[in-house]
Amino acid sequence: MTDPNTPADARERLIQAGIDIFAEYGFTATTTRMLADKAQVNLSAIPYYFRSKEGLYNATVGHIADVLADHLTPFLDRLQAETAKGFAPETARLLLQQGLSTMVAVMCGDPGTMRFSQIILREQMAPTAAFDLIYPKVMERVLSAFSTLIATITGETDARQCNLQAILFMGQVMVFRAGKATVVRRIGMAGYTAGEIAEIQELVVSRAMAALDFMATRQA
Amino acid sequence: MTDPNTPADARERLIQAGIDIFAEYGFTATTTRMLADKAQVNLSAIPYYFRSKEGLYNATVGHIADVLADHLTPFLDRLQAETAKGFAPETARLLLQQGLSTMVAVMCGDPGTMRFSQIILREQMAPTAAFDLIYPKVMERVLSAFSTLIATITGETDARQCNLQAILFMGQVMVFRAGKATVVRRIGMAGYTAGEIAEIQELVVSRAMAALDFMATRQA
DNA sequence: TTGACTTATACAATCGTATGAATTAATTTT
DNA sequence: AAAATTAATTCATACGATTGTATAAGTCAA
Repeated sequence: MTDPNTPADARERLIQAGIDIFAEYGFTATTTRMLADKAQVNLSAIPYYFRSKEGLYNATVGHIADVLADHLTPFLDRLQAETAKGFAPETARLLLQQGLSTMVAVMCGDPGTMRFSQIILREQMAPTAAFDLIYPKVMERVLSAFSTLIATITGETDARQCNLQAILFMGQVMVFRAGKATVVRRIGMAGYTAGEIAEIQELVVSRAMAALDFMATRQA
Repeated sequence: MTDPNTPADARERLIQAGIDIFAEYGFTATTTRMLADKAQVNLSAIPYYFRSKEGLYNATVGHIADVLADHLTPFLDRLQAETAKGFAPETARLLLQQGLSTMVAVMCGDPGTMRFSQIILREQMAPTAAFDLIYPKVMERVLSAFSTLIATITGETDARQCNLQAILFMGQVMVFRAGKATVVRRIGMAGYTAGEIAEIQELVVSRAMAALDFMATRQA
């Protein structure tokens, strides 16, 4: 253990390696030897701790789900507290803006959490058994929160419409992660510096507000 | 050749198989034996016609780029014709609506072209050498066209802003392809029936118009 | 009979995982 | 507290299966 950043025991180190390697190469292209090398752990530690490569993958996705769920909790708690006392549309607007900005930062800004979203995106496109680990803990709760906020802000009573709008919001953020290669090439970005992230956040939030205004006027 | 739909010679059949198999499993998880079986072709036809598995993959992506570029041509020609005679914002609006609807149909509606977008999405997330085959022929031209339309409609003079909005449009469409698993589960869709596609098209177009109005008023 | 193509077979490399010995840590017994 | 014993973990090695691709014989039309 020359690197003090790596956790102490083999099990944790393998999951950390899983986050890095699975994110970069995907499940199939990742070999058990890559994982063992990255974790500085013997090859047999994988079947020993996780039964199989697939077991390690599921543990990795499960870990990501837990970490993201923890990050989500303060936001969801605040939302629930505001909901309890019947909150004003203005408060909901601020919460939604904060939520979208955080999502941009998590998916595109922070190098650590960017690996998370890479793995989640792969699961979205081609779901495996691990999809069920991430969906209820993360996707469902995020979309549900956004949907609630959208309903409060716009007065839209049709839940389907609110859920669809929440998905559109996700798409506007996601495109900057999944389509990074195109974005960087097309816009001429350096590769998501702090300034570029701020620009994306402002863009996403402003268009979200425009969409909400549209929904509100259509509702009225 | 029991199936009359499959093309005559081995080369074409392998590319058709490549579209199906690479889309479903990705490059690494696809084996040469899967491809040969699907194409009903001997295994050695792959190195014979394409030098290697990677050669077949590149030929497959190249083929997709060509087909999509052909589909794109009428739209782009019409756009160029309108641009030449200095077209009205109203015309631009209609063209953009048509473009977005087509994109939804191509990416989510038609089972044939859905494979295309699956492969393109994988290239977006983890670009290989084949990315350069699809970017200039498809991505660049679509985004450029959208950007031009956005500028015409809103009066926005900053090209960067127009390009960013074009990317947001792509994201709103893309989320229904990449996030299909979540969408179906969350909204309770059957899996993109004709009616559901129409609903998505209406949704995407309406929000796009709202975003354009926002840009226009901010410009004024 | 030539050239284009197809076929069956084989090969080295790499894959995930099993095996059992070596080592370390923990627990119990003296 | 020291020694003995058990359990937990690490390690090197190996195995069968699968991978992409090479090879050379075979087939067919021109």
